[in-house]
Amino acid sequence: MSTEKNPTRIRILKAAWDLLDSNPGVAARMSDIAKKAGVSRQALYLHFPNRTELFIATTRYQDEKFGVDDMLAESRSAKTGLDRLDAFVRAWGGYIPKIFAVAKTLMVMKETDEDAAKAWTQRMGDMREGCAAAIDALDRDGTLAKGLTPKEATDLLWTLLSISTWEHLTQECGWSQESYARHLHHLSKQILTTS
Amino acid sequence: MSTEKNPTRIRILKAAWDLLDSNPGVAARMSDIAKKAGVSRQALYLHFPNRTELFIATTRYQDEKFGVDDMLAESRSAKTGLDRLDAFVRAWGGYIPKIFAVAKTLMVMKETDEDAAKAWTQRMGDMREGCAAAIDALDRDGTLAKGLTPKEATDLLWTLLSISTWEHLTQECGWSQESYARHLHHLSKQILTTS
DNA sequence: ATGTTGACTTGACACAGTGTAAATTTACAC
DNA sequence: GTGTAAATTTACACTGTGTCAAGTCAACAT
Repeated sequence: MSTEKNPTRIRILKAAWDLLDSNPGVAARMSDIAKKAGVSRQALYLHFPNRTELFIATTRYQDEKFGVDDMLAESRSAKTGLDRLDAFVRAWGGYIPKIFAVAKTLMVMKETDEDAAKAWTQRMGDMREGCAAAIDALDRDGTLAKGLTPKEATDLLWTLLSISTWEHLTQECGWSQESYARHLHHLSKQILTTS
Repeated sequence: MSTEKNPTRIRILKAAWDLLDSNPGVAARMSDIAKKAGVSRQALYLHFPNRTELFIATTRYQDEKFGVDDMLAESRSAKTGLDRLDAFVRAWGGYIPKIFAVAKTLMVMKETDEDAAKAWTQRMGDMREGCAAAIDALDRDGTLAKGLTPKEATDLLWTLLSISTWEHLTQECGWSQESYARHLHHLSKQILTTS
């Protein structure tokens, strides 16, 4: 599960991470990454089969470094559906800015690359499970908004918490992360719960 | 303003439109478009300076064919803020599916292409004005939701009506257009108005 | 000391796809 | 017929990915 301690491989991953972070969405070239990692371009192909897989590995490396699993585990421990929704929105909403640049790269690549699409779909599928679990908890408590089926509510939450939505609000509209978090907290309650 | 009646140019635009529609987001190659238009690849460069400009011209061609302006004019004639919001949400929400494939192409290209980014920003800026106008009308009526400044409300409406949101709900979640329209109508009222 | 192994480098090349350029053809107007 | 505009053909430069073969170099075992 955890990344082996292969120093060169990790230098490459860090270089990719850095480059993507400094220029979100504009997929860096293999030669750029190689230069940044202080290694020949060809060395990249000793560690990763191709460019796409390198970027996919970079997202996995991030998840590992940041400890997504632990982060999301917290929201699972919440008692009531309402608490669980709050915790999940806070956790995921706070995670997006950390991974945005690299995730965005994959998001753009998925349109033209089969493997990138698969990795992306899987990643978003995982996130969706968190949404579904929160909605189920609300449903069990009887605090799910009246006009919505659980599936619809999950879809709405999933959309609300999508990386695109975060990007739109913070990058296009200029909202601060704090402002984004506050509004999403309020919106998710308003839209998805009865209270 | 209107496209000159240059038959070859129009054949090319139609070919691009067709190809993009049949494979959204995956930008067709110049040679594909040329073949579809029944013209040599080089002929494309007689009519458009480059690939990006060809796609930009295609979106303009669509707007012209569909008559966006007329469509949006309708929502401007609404009396109350509430009517105006409804009309705008219905009009734009119904327009997205028509232009989705081509718009998506530009949306993907904007990440790596300066000109595409400019065209996209302008297009979204126009749409934002419609949002702002509806919110202003609500504000004047005193029916704007209490916790929101007009700027925040405009940002939220803009995000709610974004092409990404439409894509997420209809393409990823599998919602029908009708379902999308119904929910967005409801959501926009719930989030942005007092009633 | 010698040989082996693994990781990395160097340099070359095939392949796609965009964009440019020049020479040539086609068709139509007068 | 001549001129002109639009399109074609052919060729090429350029960028970036991915492959390949040969060579270097250090660590390590014997």
